[in-house]
Amino acid sequence: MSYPLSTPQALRLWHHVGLAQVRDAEPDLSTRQMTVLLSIYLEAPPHTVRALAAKLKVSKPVITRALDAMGKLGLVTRRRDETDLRNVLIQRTVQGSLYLERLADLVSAKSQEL
Amino acid sequence: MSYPLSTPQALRLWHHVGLAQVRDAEPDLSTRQMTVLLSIYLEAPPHTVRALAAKLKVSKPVITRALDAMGKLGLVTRRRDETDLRNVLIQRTVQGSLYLERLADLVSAKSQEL
DNA sequence: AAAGAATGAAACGGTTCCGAAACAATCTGG
DNA sequence: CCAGATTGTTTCGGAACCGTTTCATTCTTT
Repeated sequence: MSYPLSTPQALRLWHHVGLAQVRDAEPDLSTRQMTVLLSIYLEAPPHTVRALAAKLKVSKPVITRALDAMGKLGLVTRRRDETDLRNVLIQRTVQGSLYLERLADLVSAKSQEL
Repeated sequence: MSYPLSTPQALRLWHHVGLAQVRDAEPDLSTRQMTVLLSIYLEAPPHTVRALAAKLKVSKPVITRALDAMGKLGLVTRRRDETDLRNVLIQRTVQGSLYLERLADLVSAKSQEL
């Protein structure tokens, strides 16, 4: 359970997390990439390019390129859908899970220091 | 007052805020730019390029370019330091305040829906 | 079987960002 | 006053991202 954050607290939280990411020169994902990654890990599979594009209200190439970039970082993988070979199913990886776990720990920890 | 966020809550919060930003095609600031902006608005002036670069552990050109981009959006302005003309003092703007206020409201609102 | 729809990827040109180095302007200490 | 230090900016080549259009593959419908 958690009470809502006040607006100053919200900004401080964003600031602290941003500072940690910038200073550590993390493999910095753009807002779009991060949102794609979180969609994949937080919502129930299967995940396709088309469905993600619709959910984020962006074009399909945006998703394809985000998957390219994150695939190169080992955060997601792609596999063809056996039942419909047009589809590509996006899958999670151990590395992606660890990446988001670290982000979550960072946010959670900073939220305590407010 | 607020209790700390659990790690799943933290990820959901990040996800919701990211989704809102991506879908509305906001003038999307990079993580670095956002962190610079928050530093300017959350910490006590005066703010200089050098001090910001040191705080974020990035090079000075990174700060200069972030200020260029955000200046173009009207989120910050620059003024020369009268007492030492080498320095540039970064100043807040009404528009920048409103921008961060909207972000804070978004985060705060989403934090309630967990 | 053939035409059309659907899916994801690739191509293209333009913009933005990056790190490193070089630069102009200003201050400081001898 | 002048050599050196300091501050912020600019430049350079390279990389990443964007929006749009086009393409290859696969499915569906007739």
